[in-house]
Amino acid sequence: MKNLKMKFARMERNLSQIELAKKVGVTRQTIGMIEAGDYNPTLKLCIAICRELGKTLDDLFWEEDRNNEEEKNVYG
Amino acid sequence: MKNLKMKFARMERNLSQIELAKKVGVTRQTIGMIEAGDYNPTLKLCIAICRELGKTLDDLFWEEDRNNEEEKNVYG
DNA sequence: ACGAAATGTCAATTATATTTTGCATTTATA
DNA sequence: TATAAATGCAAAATATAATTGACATTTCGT
Repeated sequence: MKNLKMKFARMERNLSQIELAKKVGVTRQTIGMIEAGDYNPTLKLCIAICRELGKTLDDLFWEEDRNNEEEKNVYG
Repeated sequence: MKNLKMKFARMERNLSQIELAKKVGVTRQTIGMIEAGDYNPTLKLCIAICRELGKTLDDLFWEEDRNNEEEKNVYG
């Protein structure tokens, strides 16, 4: 599902996908795909994004209730 | 650096690396390397481990103070 | 001390995250 | 309305997470 929490945190800081991507050392496509969901970033990229946006992992990447999830994969 | 928080959380649940690996759908080597540090798991694997151990991402994978970190990489 | 289970580690392979390039679409602003 | 910036999307290539198999070492109960 879409990661709106990350998208909103980025917009709060007035950063474009391109700017955030540059700050954390990836391409804008990677940022776009994470916000669009259906993507599985690495832990260290998640941490880099959190630190850039002033949030924690739980703030941006943790979902308390997984019953309504839309996607399933090997780790789901 | 070593992820002792994850190791202790696993031991609290009386799970071997082999048992935890089977529960989250990876091999024991993957679990071992995450606990040993110098490794960069995917977000969904981290989430699967958290749910199996009754912890959150911040509990197991977030470090408040990054000044004393030992390792550096592209995302550091 | 002994044996079994658990863990550490390494090389080679496979699966997949991320990049690169390119173009289409949307959004904001003059 | 027009123009540029921002975003969505997709195929092919590259980087790296994860597997597999094998053996060494540690840990722990008997």
